[in-house]
Amino acid sequence: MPGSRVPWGTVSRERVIQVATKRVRAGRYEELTIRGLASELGVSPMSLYRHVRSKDDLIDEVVDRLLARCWRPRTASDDWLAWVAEAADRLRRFLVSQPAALHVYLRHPVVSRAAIARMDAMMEVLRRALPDEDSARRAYGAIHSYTVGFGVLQASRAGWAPPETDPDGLAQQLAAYTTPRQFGEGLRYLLDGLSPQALFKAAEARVP
Amino acid sequence: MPGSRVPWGTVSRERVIQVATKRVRAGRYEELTIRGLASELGVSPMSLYRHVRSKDDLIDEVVDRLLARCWRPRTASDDWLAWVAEAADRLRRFLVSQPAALHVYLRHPVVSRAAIARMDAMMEVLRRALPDEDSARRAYGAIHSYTVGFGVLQASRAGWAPPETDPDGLAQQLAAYTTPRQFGEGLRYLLDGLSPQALFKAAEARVP
DNA sequence: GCTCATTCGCGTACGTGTACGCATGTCGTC
DNA sequence: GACGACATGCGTACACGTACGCGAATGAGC
Repeated sequence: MPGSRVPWGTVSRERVIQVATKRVRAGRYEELTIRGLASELGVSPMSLYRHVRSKDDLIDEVVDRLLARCWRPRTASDDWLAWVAEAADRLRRFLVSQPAALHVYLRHPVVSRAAIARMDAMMEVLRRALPDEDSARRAYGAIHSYTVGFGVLQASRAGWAPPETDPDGLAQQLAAYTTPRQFGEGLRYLLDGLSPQALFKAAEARVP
Repeated sequence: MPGSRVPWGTVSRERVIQVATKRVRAGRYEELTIRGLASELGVSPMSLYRHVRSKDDLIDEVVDRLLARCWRPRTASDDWLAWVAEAADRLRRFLVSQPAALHVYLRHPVVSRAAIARMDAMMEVLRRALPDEDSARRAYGAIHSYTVGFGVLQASRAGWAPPETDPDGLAQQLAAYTTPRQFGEGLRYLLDGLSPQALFKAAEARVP
């Protein structure tokens, strides 16, 4: 019976992404495997490749869907400092809680739908707060770098056991600067650095 | 002839690290392979594991050696702002130019000899500039996060071809905030945010 | 020199992502 | 229907990192 082939159309890009997303949301990213997905879908491993360019391509898609659900701040956007702080913190939490997201952000610039929507929204806010387009872009770049950088460091520290010998409690020392509180304080330094320009814009608005 | 075994002591941790380091310095990190190293050393792949815990362990060691050669600023450390800026930029360049380094910094906190030496040196400078130990640690954390984050983004953008369709020249937009110039400007925002505390310390020094 | 514990090189084997190509299913055109 | 173009499922095969355990070389204590 060589004809033990599954009916036509059993698998589709959408099905693959759904199953993968379910696993990642359940925190099973580390054990996400092409062979595993295939067996859950009841097809042969190589069949997935008709619908997904590669495992990384698949993960990109999964992460886009997860990001779409969680990036948007609840804070009103007329308080730009608060809005930006919340948006940054949401991305940080996302990176720390989802290893898959980390993987994606580290492999290439993220230009998925949700990531672009998020960038557009933040640029919008920054444009209203800062004197010109160029300042807004610089600010965005700085904030984004800091956020991703912090997320990476915090995530790499989580689930990491310090080497057997820990002279000077070095692990504690490192731990001390990758707490969420630390994130907020560092971000404040950044935003403080940006604020003078925002004040300038506010002043300019009064004297047109 | 089952006795086609290589003489005793042909391979050592040092040899393995040397060969691997040579390859990485030659920009051949992507094709760095246990089997490849073994064949260059003339031994069987599994022999390496007597001297190296894992491939990642090996890469940690290689990256430590490369970092040791390049982290130290040339600027005199009595101009703390300039010293810190150069130190940060050196780490950024290292991360961008050496994918292996990126790999290590993303996998776990880096506590190798060179990394600790670098941290100690920077903490020294920050302690002299800022009012107390706590401020220094916060500053270090913020600077480090920003630097690693920027390095990650810049590296991921390098060697990346934007998707076939590039609406609104989005690639350019992204490119605009991952230039070395941008790094410096963002860092300045951060240091500006820190400076008030430094000024406070300077004032305090005059009125003991 | 003998014995025994330790170190070292290696053969085998497993699970991973995925390139390649065959065979089968589906659909558009006559 | 018949036939050709294409889409899809899958079997085979490769290179990768590395767990496990065997046998040989080395060194320590007598």
